[in-house]
Amino acid sequence: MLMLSIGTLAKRTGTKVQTIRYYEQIGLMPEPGRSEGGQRRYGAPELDRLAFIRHSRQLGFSLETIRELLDLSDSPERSCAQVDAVAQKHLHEVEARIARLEALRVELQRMIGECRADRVANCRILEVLRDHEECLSEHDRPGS
Amino acid sequence: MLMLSIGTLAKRTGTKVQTIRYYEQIGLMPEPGRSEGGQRRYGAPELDRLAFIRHSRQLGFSLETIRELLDLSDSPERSCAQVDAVAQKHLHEVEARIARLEALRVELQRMIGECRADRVANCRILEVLRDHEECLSEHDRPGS
DNA sequence: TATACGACCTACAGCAACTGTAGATTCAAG
DNA sequence: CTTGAATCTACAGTTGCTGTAGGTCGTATA
Repeated sequence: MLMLSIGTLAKRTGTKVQTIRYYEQIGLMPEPGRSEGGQRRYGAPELDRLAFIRHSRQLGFSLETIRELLDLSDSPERSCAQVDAVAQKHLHEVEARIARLEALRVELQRMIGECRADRVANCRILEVLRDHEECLSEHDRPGS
Repeated sequence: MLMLSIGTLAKRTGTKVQTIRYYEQIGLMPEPGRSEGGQRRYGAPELDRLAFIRHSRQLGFSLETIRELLDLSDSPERSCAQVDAVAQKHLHEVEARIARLEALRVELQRMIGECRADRVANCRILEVLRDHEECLSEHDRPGS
């Protein structure tokens, strides 16, 4: 049966070694078996689990949400409505983030487009930044 | 002349009190004068500076970038090309973020749209998360 | 078989940009 | 003068890692 060192597991999943240890520390990955000398040794289930985690991260799910998803996938008899709800919620968050960033983009473009000055003293960009009233839209924090 | 307590300044700028102290700690806001009893007292220049900072934050600039911008705005004779470049760079970053999130949104929608199962055991969403090959697009980390 | 060197180990600090807490002091209104 | 809200300092916690220091292990080669 296959037994991987942490470095090999890292390479296979595109993860950093420290990140794997971090996932173990927060209980997202199980404590693996060890070699004689005390080094971590992983099998296929751990490989799958880590792949799941990494892929979910790439899709923007938080570690907490991934924990939920992993729990859900451990009870195959359950309705998948909950999984659906989690994914839907995340989609809505992504859409909200896009909307905020779009508003931001528009504001930045306007600000930049207006500046025809050459000296800092007359720079429209700095004026806009100084004075919120110059903004057409109310923007809240981008929140990433 | 106007003299504001930290709480009043906070209210005027939509900032939390602790955030103002934090900005002082990292040198983004100057050390203000103090009352007899040692409480911070702010005048108009500090109000302006904080408003600039907050507004820039709302537009998504990092504190480091805001520091730059504040330095630039202190030398009014200088060319505003640098200010322009900073803003342009930020705009490009925002655009890149939007693009990444858009790709994410598409992938999430596809994943959700495909799931017609009722049991977790057959849930397409979980299958997609398990297997990267199911993804149409290569996505890198959303990076917010 | 000895040894070198990369991979691994633990433990902890640091990043961004705040936010929250505890316990003590000060300010302002009544 | 009292009371209660606001302020003070100092520090811990958030998210999701990443990097470092100082030591140990594993294995390929001579």
